[in-house]
Amino acid sequence: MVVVIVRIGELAARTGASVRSLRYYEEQGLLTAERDPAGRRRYAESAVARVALIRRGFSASLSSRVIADLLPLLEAECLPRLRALLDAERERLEAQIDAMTQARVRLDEVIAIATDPTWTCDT
Amino acid sequence: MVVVIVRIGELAARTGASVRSLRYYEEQGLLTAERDPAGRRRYAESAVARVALIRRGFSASLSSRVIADLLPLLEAECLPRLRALLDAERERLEAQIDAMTQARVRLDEVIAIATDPTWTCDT
DNA sequence: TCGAGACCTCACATCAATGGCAGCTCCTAG
DNA sequence: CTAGGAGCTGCCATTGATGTGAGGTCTCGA
Repeated sequence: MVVVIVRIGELAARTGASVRSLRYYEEQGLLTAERDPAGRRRYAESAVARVALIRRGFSASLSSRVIADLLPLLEAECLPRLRALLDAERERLEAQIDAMTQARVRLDEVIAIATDPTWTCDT
Repeated sequence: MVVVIVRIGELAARTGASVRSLRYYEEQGLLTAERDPAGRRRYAESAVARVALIRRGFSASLSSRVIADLLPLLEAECLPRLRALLDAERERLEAQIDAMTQARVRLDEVIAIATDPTWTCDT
């Protein structure tokens, strides 16, 4: 039996996540909680580390869906699939960065057009 | 009086924008159309270039709001404010690219954690 | 015993461009 | 004359993490 101590407000305070977010993480299957007789969530101490991991995932631009896929692999220490998943995400992120870099190029083109002294509205 | 010829379907075909998008551009104040007696949009030839410009803006990650601010300045050839606006947008884009690049760094950290052979679930 | 505060669920709002559908009018070719 | 196609408006959906608020329950301290 896991030692169940932490209530949601305290978990929020200790992790920096909002209470709303913690409930959302649970809804998305990222975080589980037991309930006390009044129906309130009680978290194990380990939830603090888990939330930290979840937030680290979010700050790495992972979606809740991907994090949900990730966590079981992490717990099973299934390195090959973990690598595959993370590499795919890294590729997605790279593609997004490339897209934005391309957008920047196009923005520079717009700047060039707009600030070209020979430009007229009909161009 | 501007020569009014083009109908929305033709404008869509000639610009690559969907009919839906053209109506949206109008709704956002990016594009104007006269109406024939039956209420259908009739565009001037110059609309083709304008839509191209609008789409160029979108592909440069500008929002419809920014493009709406941009176009009058472009027509007024008000270079200083144009520059200010575009520079601000470029800065915003840079910030986003930086954020995503930072996310990539954090993703690499997650990869490092996840694939560290000494890692355990409690970490 | 009462009030405050922490918690619960449910549900809607956000941002933005676009897709898609329903129900309608209108024009034109056969 | 009629069918079909093009246009019209208006509305809902999408994506996703989070904010926010209503309305209710529970618990503890004064």
